[in-house]
Amino acid sequence: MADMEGRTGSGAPRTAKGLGEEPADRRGGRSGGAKGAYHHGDLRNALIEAATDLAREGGPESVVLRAAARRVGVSPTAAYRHFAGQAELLHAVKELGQERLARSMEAGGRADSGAASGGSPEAAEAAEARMRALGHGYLAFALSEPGLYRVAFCRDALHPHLFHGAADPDGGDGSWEFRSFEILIQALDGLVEHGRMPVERRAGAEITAWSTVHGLAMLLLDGPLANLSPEEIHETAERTFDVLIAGLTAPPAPH
Amino acid sequence: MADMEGRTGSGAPRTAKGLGEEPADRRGGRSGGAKGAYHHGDLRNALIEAATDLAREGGPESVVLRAAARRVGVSPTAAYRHFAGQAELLHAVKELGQERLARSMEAGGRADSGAASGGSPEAAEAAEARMRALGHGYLAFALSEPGLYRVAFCRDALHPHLFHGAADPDGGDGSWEFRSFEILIQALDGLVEHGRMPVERRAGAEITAWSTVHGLAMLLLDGPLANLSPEEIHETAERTFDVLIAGLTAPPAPH
DNA sequence: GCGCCGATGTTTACGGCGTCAACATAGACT
DNA sequence: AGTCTATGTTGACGCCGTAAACATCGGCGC
Repeated sequence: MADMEGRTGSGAPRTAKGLGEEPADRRGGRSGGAKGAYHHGDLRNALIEAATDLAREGGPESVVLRAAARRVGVSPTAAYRHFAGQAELLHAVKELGQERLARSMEAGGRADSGAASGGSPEAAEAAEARMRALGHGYLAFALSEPGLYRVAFCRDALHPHLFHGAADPDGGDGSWEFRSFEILIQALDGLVEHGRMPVERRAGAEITAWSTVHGLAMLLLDGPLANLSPEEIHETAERTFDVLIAGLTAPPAPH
Repeated sequence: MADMEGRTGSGAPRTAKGLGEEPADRRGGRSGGAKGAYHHGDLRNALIEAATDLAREGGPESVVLRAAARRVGVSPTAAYRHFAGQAELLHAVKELGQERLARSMEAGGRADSGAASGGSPEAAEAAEARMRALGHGYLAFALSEPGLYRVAFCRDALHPHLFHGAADPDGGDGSWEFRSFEILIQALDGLVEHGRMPVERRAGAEITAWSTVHGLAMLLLDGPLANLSPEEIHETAERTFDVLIAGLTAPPAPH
């Protein structure tokens, strides 16, 4: 008499239909719409989707294995056939969140970046505009999907370090997981390439830029800057980007 | 037969002695070292202390009410006489962490800031040095007490917004909780006052500065920049501060 | 065509967590 | 002294993550 959750007594597993996604046709079997599906068809993705919704609603601490299973209509332990444990499920949501973030950046940063290759003033201007657009895309995601964003950056028991040596941008060997970081790197390279930013400031600049916008997002979500009006937020972001870009493009330190 | 934790069967509550802190002499009664203390003497502080240790060891998700009670040697529900629930206990630890952070900043930032009031170059230099020192004090705390730092900035169910309108620095009415923020504000005012930073850049500057250093700390702890060597960390911090200060002190935007 | 096998799900169970209600005790106050 | 109230304990409930044992179904070899 433990548990007593919303299970129907019938042992027959119920497929959660109507999710509106391609069932991926699991290794060749049964593509059609035969309703009384055998086991489930494609748990794992269903669990990830449910867990993602949970994350959206309440952040990392809400992505609960049992709740996800409940939503899919499956027993709690069924998840263990597809994930080693709750941490792995959370990690899957995290990766999904990272991808959404990168997409939001690119969506916000699709400002006409294709242009002259030289150091023409227009190209320099465009490179700077792209930086700003990336920042706005980043913030837009963090603010519109706070739960997912928090999951995307929550502590991860699995891979404690998310990419190997992010400090040295010698060459992207594709080993790190954050596409958003690569996008940022390219934008910074663009700033240098088009003469908008001195090379002396390039080293470590991705860290500075990311720190700034990530910190701003965090302060806006959880921190002291919660409950700002949208206008205040926009103005704050704009001013922060002003300072960041002014710092990045300032002449080399006269030290 | 539930629970079955490490309790001794004896109903007598055991005082957790030897904590090495003044017992505050709870409202006049029994100051001495009478060993067989009646109720406890000063739970609440004992619980906060235990919870703080938990936080140090494992961050916000480790500050668990039952574990804190167990460490103090008291039944789990005893905590409810002093806290409305786990959230309130966590909040207490959070405030404690904020205070430690502020102290670390001041310790790091005790660079000879008392000096000429005018716009003398030395004063300007000192103001900038103080900014850097504050940043290093901040990072030093975050890196030396990662668990406490994370608690200090974790989401808080109690006061979702930690101070009222941090956006407008019209006048510190003492209503917000972050002493660290006030410290930063004063340092920025110092930069302006001594002519190191144009007034046009002052508005919102505290947000930019805090975002930068907070984001950096987060990326160093949980994020992509974990597992950097101390030298790399120092160099990264230095370069980040370079850019931040260059941005803050840059001439007004020629927009 | 049939029976076994492995992949996938279910049941049951355990300990830990937060929290509530009921009970106990010991200082404080009259 | 006798009572009142603050403080702490016991017990219980439902949630959580997870493990072991059991059930079921589809595919593959015969």
